[in-house]
Amino acid sequence: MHGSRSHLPATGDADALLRLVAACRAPAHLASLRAAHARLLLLLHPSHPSAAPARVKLIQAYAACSALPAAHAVLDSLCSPDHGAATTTICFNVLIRALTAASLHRDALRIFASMRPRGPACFPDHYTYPLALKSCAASKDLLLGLQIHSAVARLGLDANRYVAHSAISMYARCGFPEDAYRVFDGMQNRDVVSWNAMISGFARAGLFERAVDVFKQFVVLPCSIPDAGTMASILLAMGNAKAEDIILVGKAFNEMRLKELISWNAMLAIYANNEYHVNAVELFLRMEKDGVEPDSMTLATVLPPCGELSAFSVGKRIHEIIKRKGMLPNLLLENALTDMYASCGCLKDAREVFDSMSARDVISWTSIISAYGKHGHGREAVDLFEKMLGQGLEPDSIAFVAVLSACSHAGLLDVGKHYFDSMTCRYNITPKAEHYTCMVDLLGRAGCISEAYDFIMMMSIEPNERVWGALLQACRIHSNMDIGLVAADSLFRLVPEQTGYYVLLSNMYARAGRWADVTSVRSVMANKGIKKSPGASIVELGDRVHTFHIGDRCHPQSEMIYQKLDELLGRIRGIGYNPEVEATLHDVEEEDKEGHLSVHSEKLAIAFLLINTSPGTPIRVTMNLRTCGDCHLAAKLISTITSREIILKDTNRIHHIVQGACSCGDYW
DNA sequence: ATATCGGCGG
Repeated sequence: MHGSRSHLPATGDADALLRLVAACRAPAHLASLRAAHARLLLLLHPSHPSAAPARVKLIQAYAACSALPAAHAVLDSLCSPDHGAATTTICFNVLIRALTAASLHRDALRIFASMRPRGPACFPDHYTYPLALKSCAASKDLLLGLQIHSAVARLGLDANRYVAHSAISMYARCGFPEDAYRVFDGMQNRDVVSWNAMISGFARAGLFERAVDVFKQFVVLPCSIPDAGTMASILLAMGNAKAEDIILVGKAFNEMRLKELISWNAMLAIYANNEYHVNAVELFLRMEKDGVEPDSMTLATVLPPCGELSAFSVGKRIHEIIKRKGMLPNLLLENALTDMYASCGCLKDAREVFDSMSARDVISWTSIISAYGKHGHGREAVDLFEKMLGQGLEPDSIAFVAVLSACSHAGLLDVGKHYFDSMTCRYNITPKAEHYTCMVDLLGRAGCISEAYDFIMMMSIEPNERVWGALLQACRIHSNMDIGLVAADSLFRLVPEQTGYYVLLSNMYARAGRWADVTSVRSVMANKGIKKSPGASIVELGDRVHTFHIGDRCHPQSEMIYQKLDELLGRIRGIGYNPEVEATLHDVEEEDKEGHLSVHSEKLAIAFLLINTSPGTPIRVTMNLRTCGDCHLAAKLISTITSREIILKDTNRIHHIVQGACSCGDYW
């Protein structure tokens, strides 16, 4: 496509000119389009049978070239009586469609309103109303939406399913889901789009359970065929879903004969948003096997689960796919890659992605800051935060969480205090529970327990369990019984069923040698029927994820793993390993403390990877609890005797261990 | 010659 007139077809060939018009899809084609337009005017008399379709094509083409005024001008030229009213309406529809597609909803509604004065012959029709209602929905204009919907009813067009579907969406998006449901309920025969509209309507109005109910009603219908729209609609309602619902949606997805990319992406997102990380990664592998071409949404969705699982090799392969497909630069993907690498403990790769970016937003900076923070490199995190400020970017609430937690991981007490003050005073950000948790953790672990307690007392919001949990943790480290008991009381009041805190408390007693109290906490747990959440470690080997539990003997290689572990523990005893009996984070039986420590899931996972990977390969382990002191020490010594990097990610941070030294500097 | 529902980060 070129702008020069010499490339235009010879005069007289209207069809070729129309094909040329239809091929103009970008601003660069505008000159060609104008030239073709001029020729067509000369060639086609308004009464010519091709004149009307030509107008429609011209409006579409101008809109596609982002020349909306020109598109509008074509419409304005339609004043001659040679044009039928039908043509005029179609041209209006096409222009309005172009405006809604460009999210110019106010303009769309203005053009819509200007139809009537055109004369009694030019009515909006069943094509126009859905577009108008969509614009009402997008601009949350319930009043206009109601007017339009009642006009539609007066005209008897409300039986049209397109109209009904856009009305459902309009009412729901304007915050009136029950009115949306009335439209849905009154429909004579519903199709899949009707159901999708109602599902997403309830979801968008925040009525997640209603949305899931409608989904369930739909899939049990004898001849219902859910489609990509169904999957995309239900996704929003599955933020914090019940296991049975996730299984149900997964079943519907599996039964879909034709799986469009959006369906795959939605299913991935449902798994990812519900911490079904393994399912998400496995689904992605299935996509690869089935030859489904991923798009940037697919990859941006599956990268966080890769990070969560420390599935470095899959994550790295996704990075290769992104590069091969020429998807970069793309902020969403680059930010996701930074996070994924950081979460896998590959700070260097995370930094490389970050450095290679051609544009960075606050989220990019937050990602790299929290990457350094989680690895215990507080100074670097703080430097990056300052650099971000230097670039004129305004930190938001989450950016402050990143820098404050970096300070707390590294024990940068004064810097953390400074940022907390600057957040509230300079940036007028109201601290949330996360910020308070960082500060209590920072103060508490630095030994300022009573200051941390005072901090909680001065909070402007009700302290939640994480805030008290941070204080209890600090009290355990510094053996502060008095405040520790206050924290424990508050915790048991807030979340009596949360097991981790009982363990923390019993640990605190254990550290102080108060074994009677340890026993009484345990009996409270036993009386309440509380079961500790089992410690589990996961590792990636090839494309498979392996899970280990404490004392696990289910793994096919179990025999070898225990042999290896025995050998390792024997060797590190010789260089200073002495099981930390007091730090019995996950054990149950007191009499067998050392035995239990030696089979903590992270140790099994490390032994498993040592057996199955070649010398020099880094060992990556992700666990669902905080790593205990004993395992931390063992991992450091094992890294020494085997000359392996060990990257241990727990729920709180990342321990990057090289030759016996951990990035956390043993402050954790 | 034209339309309805639908995915979103740190």
